[in-house]
Amino acid sequence: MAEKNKAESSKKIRTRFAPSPTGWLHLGNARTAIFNYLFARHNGGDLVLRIEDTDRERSKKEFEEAIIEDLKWLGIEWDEGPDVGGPHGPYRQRERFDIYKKYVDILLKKGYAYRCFCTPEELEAEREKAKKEGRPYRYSGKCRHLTPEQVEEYLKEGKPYVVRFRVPDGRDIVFEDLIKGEVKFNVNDFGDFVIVRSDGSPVYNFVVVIDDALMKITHVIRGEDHLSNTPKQILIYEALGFEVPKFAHLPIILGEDRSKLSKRHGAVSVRQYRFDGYLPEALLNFLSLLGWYPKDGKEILSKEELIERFDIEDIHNAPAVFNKEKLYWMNGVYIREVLDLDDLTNRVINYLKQYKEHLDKEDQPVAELILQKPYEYIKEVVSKVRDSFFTLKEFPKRAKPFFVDKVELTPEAVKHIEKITPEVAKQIVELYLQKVKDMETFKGEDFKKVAKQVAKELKLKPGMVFKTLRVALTGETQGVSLDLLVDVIGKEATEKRLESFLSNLG
RNA sequence: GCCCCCGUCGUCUAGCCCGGUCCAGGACACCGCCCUUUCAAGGCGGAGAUCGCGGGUUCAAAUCCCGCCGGGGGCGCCA
Repeated sequence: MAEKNKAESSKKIRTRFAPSPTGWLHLGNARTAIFNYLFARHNGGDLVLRIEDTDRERSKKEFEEAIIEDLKWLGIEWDEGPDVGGPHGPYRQRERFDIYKKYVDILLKKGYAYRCFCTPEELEAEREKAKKEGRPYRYSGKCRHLTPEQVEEYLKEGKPYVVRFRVPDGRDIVFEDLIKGEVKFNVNDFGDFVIVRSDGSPVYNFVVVIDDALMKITHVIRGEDHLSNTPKQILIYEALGFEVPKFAHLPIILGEDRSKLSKRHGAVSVRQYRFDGYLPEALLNFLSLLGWYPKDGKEILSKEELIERFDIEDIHNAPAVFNKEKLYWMNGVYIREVLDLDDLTNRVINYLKQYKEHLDKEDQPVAELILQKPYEYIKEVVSKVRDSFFTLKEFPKRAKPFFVDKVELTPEAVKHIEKITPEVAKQIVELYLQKVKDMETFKGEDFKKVAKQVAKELKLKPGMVFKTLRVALTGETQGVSLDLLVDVIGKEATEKRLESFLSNLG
């Protein structure tokens, strides 16, 4: 026994993430992938990526590629998979059909499975009947006891059939879930289930076992929606003499209305968050904290820190509501505190290049102008405004005055001018312009000084002067500190903007 | 309907296994004040959870036991 324990504990930990390529990577699946990754890395184990494309109808190659790209973008690395290969491949289920067939034959031969010739209509009738009688539906087992001769005959007739697993009667299946604790099912709750469809393709519940066993997966970490599949799978493991892995079922992610997070709740794909200007580090960090919490309570964690702290035992077992507000905040933390300036600048530039079409309409021309500027200039602007944007997508909005010389007034700005009257606005701006022109140099630190002088000479409130200058310089009534702005755009551009404001005033 | 899982501030959660230090701690959001040329950021402070409910056990329960209620997931020739 002691020896066995030793052997077990020294066995390399292997986890897997097995998405089906039927859509973009969903946030819930991304989190599952993250937990598999963190668990494997924390324990010095391997992560396997496997594509579950047995659903011919819905699986698409382009989704497989998109999922792989999004996983990489998030920073998840796997040791074996369809793109990198490995000793237990192939890693696409459609390429493994021969393997599955072999195991179906074994089950058939040993009597753990049998051919079922019931038609969909017959099954439908069974289902209806069960419903009417108010009992849960289970396959009747009609074809369980077909004689070999009958089977032979049906086969000869070319009658279509499925293969069903012969579920033993009345047994309790008990297993220790790493998150849920002891979970018990009785096999009577489900009937003989299908493992091969009538078109010859194997079904998920079956192939997942074959693959996990052959790929030497030691820990199956997946969504809680798979919990009730587990007993069926354990039956197959046992029938085939495979070692049963450890299971960990993650609580699902809920939308704001406390139902399973789905398209109805808005953006639910990793890709969508990329489009919206989220940083992979922030998304990874945030998703990790959905249902798991580090012992030291530190929330802003790099990938390395997550790996170091991750412990599957600490996963909270209640479902978690996806709180986009907090993700948004966290993305802001990464933008203003975590990333270094060059890194951030490059991300802004790349985002603008790659996802221009996802910007708001009015920001697109701004993005063009930004991209025309030299790197150093953009970097300087980023350093000035990084405190005020939360997603890369918002950068053009915040940085617009640094790039757009042609100032257009917003409705609020127009309102402000009307309120103080155009005459007063003209007075302020003219005097300010005059003073700037008289100066040899005009730097950010001078901005305030001059504005105060203008206020004093005109006997106006400083606030009014500042606001008016803001309107003249940016067309807006709020935004970056003006001293930072003029410092970056320089004396000449400042004068030009003031002049054009005046000429527009008429 | 049946099976399974879950239930601490609006949300994410700490604490629960090993009852007392918890009239329950942190984070987001919210409110107020400060900083300030505005917005934001930042600093400080505040409000917000009778620990789903009801019974036990105990000197003592968020923590242990039972029942109930509520929420969610699964019951396919989808994964």
